Amino acid sequence: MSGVRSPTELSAVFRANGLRVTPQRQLLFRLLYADTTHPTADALFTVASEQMPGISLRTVYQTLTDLTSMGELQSFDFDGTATRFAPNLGEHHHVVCRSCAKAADVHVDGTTHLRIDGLGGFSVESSDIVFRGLCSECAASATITSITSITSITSSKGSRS
Amino acid sequence: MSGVRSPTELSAVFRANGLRVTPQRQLLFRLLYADTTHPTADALFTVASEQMPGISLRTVYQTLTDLTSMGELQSFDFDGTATRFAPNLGEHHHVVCRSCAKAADVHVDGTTHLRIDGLGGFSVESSDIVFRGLCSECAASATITSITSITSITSSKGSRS
DNA sequence: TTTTATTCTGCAACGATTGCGAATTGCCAA
DNA sequence: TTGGCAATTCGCAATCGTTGCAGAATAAAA
Repeated sequence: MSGVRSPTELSAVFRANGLRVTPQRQLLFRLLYADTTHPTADALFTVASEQMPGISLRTVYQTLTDLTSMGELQSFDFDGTATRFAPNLGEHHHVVCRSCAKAADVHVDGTTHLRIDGLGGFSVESSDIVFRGLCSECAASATITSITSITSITSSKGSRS
Repeated sequence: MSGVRSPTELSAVFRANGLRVTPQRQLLFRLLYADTTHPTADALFTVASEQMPGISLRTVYQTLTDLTSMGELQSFDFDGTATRFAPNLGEHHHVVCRSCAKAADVHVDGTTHLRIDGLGGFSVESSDIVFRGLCSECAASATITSITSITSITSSKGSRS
């Protein structure tokens, strides 16, 4: 279940970088430690606001940026809307649901055997793979959605005229 | 060299969909036909403005959106800045330069042999692979950049004191 | 405790994109 | 060829995610 480092470790990292450990940052450390959802800054801000009303969205952005530049988080942009933040695990890739936009980590084997055609002197340093499709929850509710297009259902118990 | 369909073909597609063929659209059809750079709406707008001063950025967006929803173009979001548009070729992937942000198409073999670990009931419908690195031009100028960190160069011809 | 550099916050500004309304115009029919 | 009308263009305002800035608040060293 390796995610982001523990709040204590992150505090140490911040101090080691000459940054201060504030209540706002500690809260975010805790929230990130418990999070596996690749949250946006705003999603994190919403949760943080419940435990610390008045915390600024600006501070959330700032802290996420700091963590990212220290290598503790990675930022992703799956769909051109909001940036997602997640623990900086090693080589891994993502699945993103086209319905609910939730993301999850996946491990992919075989990337080293990919044959890339058409690089003209381009030197590849890294690769990001995003698999798109439907998560199991959305696949389930998709069925329900199609059922809602039925306009009327006659009960087997009702009298039929 | 298969790119987007020819201006004539695109005009036919538009009419077939009940859309009109305007001078603005014809211009964009021509520009896209000659383009291999995965341009942004704004980049296309700049070029279009040279040939048709007064064309609106709004119209460029509109036409790109139309072409995309008709399946003639695909839109990509590599870096969270501006959306890129390119001919809707089949299964292909991209290389993106981390220095100049230019993108190019690549063909990748072996994707069907990828082993994906950690899908919990997620059904994969498609995959996008983005290879990041340095294009050959930027790799070349990167060398020059490091040379500029030299503070002074003494000419072999100059007198030394 | 005092001090001070860092951080927080709120707000304004930014770039990309879209909604909208008024003026313009492609295109079909007569 | 000429209306006539729906589609299109244009410009502007508004939106969203994100960042710059400045003044108030504060962590932490002395």
